[in-house]
Amino acid sequence: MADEKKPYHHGDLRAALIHAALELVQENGARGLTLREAARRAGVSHAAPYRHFDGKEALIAAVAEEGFRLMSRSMRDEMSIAGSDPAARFNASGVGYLRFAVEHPGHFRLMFSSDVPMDDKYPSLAAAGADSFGVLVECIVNCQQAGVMRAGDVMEIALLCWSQVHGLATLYVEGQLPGPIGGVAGDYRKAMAASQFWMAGGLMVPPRDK
Amino acid sequence: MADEKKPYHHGDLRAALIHAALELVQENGARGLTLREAARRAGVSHAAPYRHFDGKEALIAAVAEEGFRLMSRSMRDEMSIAGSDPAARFNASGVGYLRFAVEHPGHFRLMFSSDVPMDDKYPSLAAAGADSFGVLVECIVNCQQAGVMRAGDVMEIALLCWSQVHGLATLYVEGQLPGPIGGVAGDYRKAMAASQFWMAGGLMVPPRDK
DNA sequence: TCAACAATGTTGACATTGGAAACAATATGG
DNA sequence: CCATATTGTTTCCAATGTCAACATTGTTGA
Repeated sequence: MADEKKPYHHGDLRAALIHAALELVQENGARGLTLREAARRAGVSHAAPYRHFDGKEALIAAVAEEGFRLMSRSMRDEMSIAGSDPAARFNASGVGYLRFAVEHPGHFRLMFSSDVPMDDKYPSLAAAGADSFGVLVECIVNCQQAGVMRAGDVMEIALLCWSQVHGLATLYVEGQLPGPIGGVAGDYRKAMAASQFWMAGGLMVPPRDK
Repeated sequence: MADEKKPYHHGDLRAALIHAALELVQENGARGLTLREAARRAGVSHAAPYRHFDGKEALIAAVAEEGFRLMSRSMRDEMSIAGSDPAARFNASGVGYLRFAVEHPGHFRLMFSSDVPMDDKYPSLAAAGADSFGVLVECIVNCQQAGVMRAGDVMEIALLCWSQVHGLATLYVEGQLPGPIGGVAGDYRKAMAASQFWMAGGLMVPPRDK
């Protein structure tokens, strides 16, 4: 029963549009995101968004950028909790990634939905993405310097780790946890631990030294 | 200088539409795929596609399904070349995955663009996807039975391997080979070898037994 | 053979969308 | 208190997905 008046000016339309965009993505996937529907939900006319975003692409870019910032924060938060041990922090960055995906599925789905423009047209988006990737790189470098991770090209290792965790996160968000995975994946911390255990130990059985 | 007549019936419009769809995806990404433009390129009117597909979603599903079949074939081809050694075949499946991505970037991009409907509405698409995944699962089971891969939940291992290779493949297709990765990634067989080496050996340095 | 009939294409319409232009209401600073 | 920039609104347009009605062609059985 608050004010039912509609002031001509919205107040914070930009944030409202991002919020609406996220709702739409969660409801109907990336395809469900529509400028006009977002405007409708924000209670403004269909052309109002153009005062805050250059177009649909720009709105998507803004949402994705916010997503990357949240993700970086989530990763760093878990790392803080983990303390100062490099290996523990490395693991925690993965946990943060998964936690972000679970807690912000709308962001996550949009961020990696081929609609997000990774042009040079959105440098702040690119920067936010690079920062997220940088958190992982930082963890890896620290592990290598501490001697707990084998040497090797940092970018290559980072890519493989990212893929690893991203695969898990996608499973969570899409909710397709096939059979046996569902069990361990019920708790993403456990899943991350299993994944890390696997990464740590290696997949193949070492050839038996005669 | 062949026949320039336009027979009322196209001959194989279905295939022509899929071909056009792939062109559009390669040119302008998944967003560039338009039913009307595909029809235009196939030389038919804008509503003709509806005689072969229930709608845009169905066309996308058909392209994706074809993609999964090609991917499965590519994986199995490499496995055949690799011979009968389980570990070699496991590695070859990854090479086949990468080769498919490199040789069919349009298919690859569409297959994993959030536009492909993974509903129950397209059972043959789901089956094709499951078959691709099954090739990997088969490789893993064989490795485990041969004792060259550690025991563990097959689906979980398969997911992690898939993520691994998929991350590499995405890099190839998107062409964003950042810095040092570009070197090794120029040849996807080498990249795959590096990845497998990493998977085999494990990432972390084992704790030194005092 | 040839007249139904099924397959395949075409035309024309409609609602929705992204976008641009012109106009209206509000805030804000001199 | 008024000039001006912000922010929204209305109105328009082209492109798209989709549907219904109609046209053309291939096929098939009496």
